Amino acid sequence: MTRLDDVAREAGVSASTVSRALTRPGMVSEATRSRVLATAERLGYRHHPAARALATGRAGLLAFAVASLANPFHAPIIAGAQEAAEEAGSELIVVVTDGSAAREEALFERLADRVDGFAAVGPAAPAARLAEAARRLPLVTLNRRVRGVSSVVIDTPGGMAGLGAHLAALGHARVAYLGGPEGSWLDRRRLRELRRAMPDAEIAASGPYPPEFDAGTRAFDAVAASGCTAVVAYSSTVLLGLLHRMTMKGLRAPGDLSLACADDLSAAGLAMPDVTALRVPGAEAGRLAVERLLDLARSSRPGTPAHQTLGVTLLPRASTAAPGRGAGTGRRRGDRERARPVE
Amino acid sequence: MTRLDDVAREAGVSASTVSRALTRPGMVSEATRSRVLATAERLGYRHHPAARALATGRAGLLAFAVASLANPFHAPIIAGAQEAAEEAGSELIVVVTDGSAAREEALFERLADRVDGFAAVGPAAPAARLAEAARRLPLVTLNRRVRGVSSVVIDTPGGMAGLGAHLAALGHARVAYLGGPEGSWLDRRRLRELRRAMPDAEIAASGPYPPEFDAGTRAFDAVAASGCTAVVAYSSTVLLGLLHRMTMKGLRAPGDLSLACADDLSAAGLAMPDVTALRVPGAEAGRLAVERLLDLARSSRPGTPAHQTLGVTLLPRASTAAPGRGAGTGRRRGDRERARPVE
DNA sequence: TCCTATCGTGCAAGCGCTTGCAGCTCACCT
DNA sequence: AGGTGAGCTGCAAGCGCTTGCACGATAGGA
Repeated sequence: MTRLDDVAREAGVSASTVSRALTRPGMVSEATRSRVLATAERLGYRHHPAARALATGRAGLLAFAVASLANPFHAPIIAGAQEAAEEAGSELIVVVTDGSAAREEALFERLADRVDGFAAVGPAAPAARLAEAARRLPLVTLNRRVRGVSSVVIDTPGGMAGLGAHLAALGHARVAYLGGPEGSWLDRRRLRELRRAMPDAEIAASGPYPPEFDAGTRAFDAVAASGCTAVVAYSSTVLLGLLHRMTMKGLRAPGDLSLACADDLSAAGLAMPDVTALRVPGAEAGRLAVERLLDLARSSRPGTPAHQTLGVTLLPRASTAAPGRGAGTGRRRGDRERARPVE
Repeated sequence: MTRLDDVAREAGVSASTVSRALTRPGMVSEATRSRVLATAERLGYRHHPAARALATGRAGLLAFAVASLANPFHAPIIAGAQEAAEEAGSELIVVVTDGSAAREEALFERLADRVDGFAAVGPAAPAARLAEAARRLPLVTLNRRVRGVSSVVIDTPGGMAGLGAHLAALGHARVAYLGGPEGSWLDRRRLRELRRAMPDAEIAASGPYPPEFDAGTRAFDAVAASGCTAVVAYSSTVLLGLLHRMTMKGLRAPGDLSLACADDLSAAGLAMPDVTALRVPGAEAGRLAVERLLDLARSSRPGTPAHQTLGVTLLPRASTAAPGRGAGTGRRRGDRERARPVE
């Protein structure tokens, strides 16, 4: 492996100059800089991360915690985070918490003095612990806001306003909400906002449902018994399961039941049936989280935590329509696009 | 942060002794060792990874490449890998290749002198490049075997023997195979083995299908047109989509079509309908890959590459039965469990 | 023309840990 | 009793990079 010295010797300068040419462009003359860069390039020089980490105190690593990798919702978030990290010359260590606060804290503990920052999607730990952790290490929470901790939140609760209005306008008065993991900061807010958006409707919340297909099939019975005319699910995977069970029973969307969900995975390359959903900027959220983390790491001074909120947009599709009254009667009122049964 | 010196001073020994007490238990006397350990514990000493990496030349990091995080098939594999890495005191850097050989090589290049080893699930790069990479850095391929590179393979092709026999015994003579990504080492072999296991049946292969729900819905038409009585999909996500579309059309499994897939995700905590599948030991594969990687890293000598194959077992479930002749006729021959239509 | 900023570069001291080597202390053997 | 080896421990030299400081050169002002 070529080292700094090799480049220095070859370019006829000292190692310090090479180091500066590579990282502090303004500190060396243009002439030497270009010569050094060319030499480095020619010799295929790559800095030794450990040596740099030892000298600077920065590891060039970031930790990124998610509850599960089996949930495709996280895929674009991680992809965005990874891209941002790569651009900044850092690597991402993705860790899985299984949604357990204990495991989350254990992982933080384990990684705290090995990485330059820690990001967590929907962390389960109590707010006080998170705030404490943030004092020790750059910390960013995604989809959860905690006093004293920088955060990036995809505003699906805010999206409930539009979605609720949409359903209300269609005439739905009884809506089922299929909720996410217990104690989810975001999920509580989604439900609250949905209720606020549909003050005249009855919202029957059930859950918690894990973000799995089968949870949706199980949810069907509760939904069917509730007499609701529309369903809002926090996860499209759950909704897919529900849709499947419905279809099994000979019911269709939107004829028999209107369907909507709070995350649109088609943006993640995961096409799914034509379901009304919220467009969630997952990749952007991941990217912003990493950028914030790097900001925090750069200015070792804690500073005031920044909270960012990413808006979502409603994607009205074929799975929602005015409440119907029986199987297979999806077609009504001439709106062909909207009334086409969902597959 | 407490350093080695702090512990040394506190314990009344030199830093070298502390270092040895911590990593080379046999080299210090029992008395000093326990004293040092207790002191380290009391002061909350944790070694500085960068310093250790610089001194030893080992980074304590492993790279793990997968094509996509949106594919839940990878979740247990990564989980197993992570667990093994954690036990060994290493961290895992999970990277996403999007199935592109170019990105794969770029990532390898980028990480090669930053990690102690590189594992790749179903790598897309040509065999020669992989062999070359293996000469440079400990490398393990999963679900692909390459001459000169250690590998761990989940033997789904082998599982096709049992699955084929199962279908043949039920009387299926026309079977559709829904194949995976183009150029997949494993997928080619699965198809070959399925054909070998059902020499008297006609196997209609189609694809490539990405591992997504919607790919399954698209696949339905091809399957329906083919006149097959059974479907074998490489991915359960694809099969889920197919099942959904079938149901939409009023068809049921196994009455109208028997269904089976090559990966069983219920082991990954992802319950899905009662589909005949192969139990795939994903977590074990991930774990073994990491252990092999660490072996290779320890014995800097390349040694002979080791190839491990993990067997799969057939999980016959309700989605396969003797070929039927019409919708809703799933119930036959008194086998209630087997004949229950799949939901 | 001499003095003083300014700019560019090199020197050398680390960053915290590991490890070859040397030295010391005993126990054991002859 | 002296010699010898084994068993522990400490010394010090790095691992490859960054960076404060000093120094020399150059340009500008007086």
